[in-house]
Amino acid sequence: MAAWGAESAIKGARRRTPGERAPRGTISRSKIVEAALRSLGTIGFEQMTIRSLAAELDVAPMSLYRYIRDKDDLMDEVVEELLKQSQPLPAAAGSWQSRLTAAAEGLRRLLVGEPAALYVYLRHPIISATALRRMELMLKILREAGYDAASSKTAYAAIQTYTVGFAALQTSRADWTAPEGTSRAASELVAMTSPKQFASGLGYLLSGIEHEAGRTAQ
Amino acid sequence: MAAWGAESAIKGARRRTPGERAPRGTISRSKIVEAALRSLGTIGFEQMTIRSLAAELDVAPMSLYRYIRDKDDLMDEVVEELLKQSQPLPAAAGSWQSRLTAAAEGLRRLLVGEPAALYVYLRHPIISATALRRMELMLKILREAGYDAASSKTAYAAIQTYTVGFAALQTSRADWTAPEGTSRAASELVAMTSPKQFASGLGYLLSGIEHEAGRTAQ
DNA sequence: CCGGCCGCCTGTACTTGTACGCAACAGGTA
DNA sequence: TACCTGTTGCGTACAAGTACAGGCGGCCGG
Repeated sequence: MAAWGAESAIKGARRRTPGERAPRGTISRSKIVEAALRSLGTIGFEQMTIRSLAAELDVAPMSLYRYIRDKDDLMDEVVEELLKQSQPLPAAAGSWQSRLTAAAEGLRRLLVGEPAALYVYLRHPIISATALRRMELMLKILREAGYDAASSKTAYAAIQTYTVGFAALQTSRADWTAPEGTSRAASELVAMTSPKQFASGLGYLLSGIEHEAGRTAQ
Repeated sequence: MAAWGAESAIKGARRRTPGERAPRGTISRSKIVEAALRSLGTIGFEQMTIRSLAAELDVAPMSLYRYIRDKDDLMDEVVEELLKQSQPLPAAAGSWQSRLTAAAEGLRRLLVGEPAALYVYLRHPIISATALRRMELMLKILREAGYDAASSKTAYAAIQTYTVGFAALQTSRADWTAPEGTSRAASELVAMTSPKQFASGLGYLLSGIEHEAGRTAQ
């Protein structure tokens, strides 16, 4: 079964003989999303194609388009699912800095661990219920720390920007190796994508927010 | 002439009759790069394809591959050229914060103004001479501000991450419009990509660097 | 002047996303 | 039962990147 799935995913092999149609109801939007999530785990985002999904579902490639607008539309929903499955909102303990750090680190891990998520985050704003909830959580932390609404927004946006940016650069550097001619110093510097570096930059950001952002009466 | 180029670029029209070969030496790596730069100005990055470049140069698409490894290889060199042409290193005046801000803002403008540059920056580290020079400049500013080598590196990396991240998110949101169901507050917040927002976040970062980063004896 | 080698240009074809339009099938109606 | 229609699955085809193999032609040694 799993073997079948893997086999069919290898090269979009048609299990049904050409001309033979899949019965009605063979696929649905949710079945497609599930197949995509499964594929992310087996063959990965890069290898997952519309054709491989169709093969996995045992239908013709174009059949999927009855249920999804295009591949991006599908990925949106897939990533919303990943977001739901990831951290169920961290506990409300510790300083506001540590809570924001935990949230940002969680997002970074998701984006780096799943290229599909990064892909979607870089394509357009994520406004799914889960994403908005995460945003509200971070805004709440900021407001509880005493910042006014405008400053909280600005601070949140900065943290989000930094987090997504770091994930993007970390991912792009993950498999990259410097050409022979490159100086050690340059390639080291240019590839500073460790979690520690992430924490340092985020620390600067949070410190700046603490010193600069507007607080209400507090 | 320019009209010809534009015409041919429209839809990869072959000017030479099929079977007729372009004379040897018709193309070269630099001619391809020049054609690509021209195309960025006329039809833009999205519309620029290997086939449109080949048409513009009046050769078969595959002919380009004698001189470029693949399209990314070409884009690397094209973007290096854009980088050279952009800001000839800002003057060394003002506070270290304002100098770093100017440098970051310049990079943001380049990345947002030219999608090709963002594309390349998100693909792998940029280690061209020009890019390294810009990096050294920013490191020098930090060192002159009294930060030790390690802190300067970390601070530079954070600024660079924030800048590229902001450009990526700004670009992805530029043409995006919220679906009907979206709350005004959510879509506003999620789309905070103004230059002012960039400056605010960068301000936090610089402030945090000032307060947190290690200084030498100074 | 001739034959062979090699470098440069090109046709063909495969992969992937997806536009278009049609055909097969399930019900409902006559 | 025969037709009508909406739904749903699908064949075909095209654009873009690019692997591969081949052929045209210029140049060099003889």
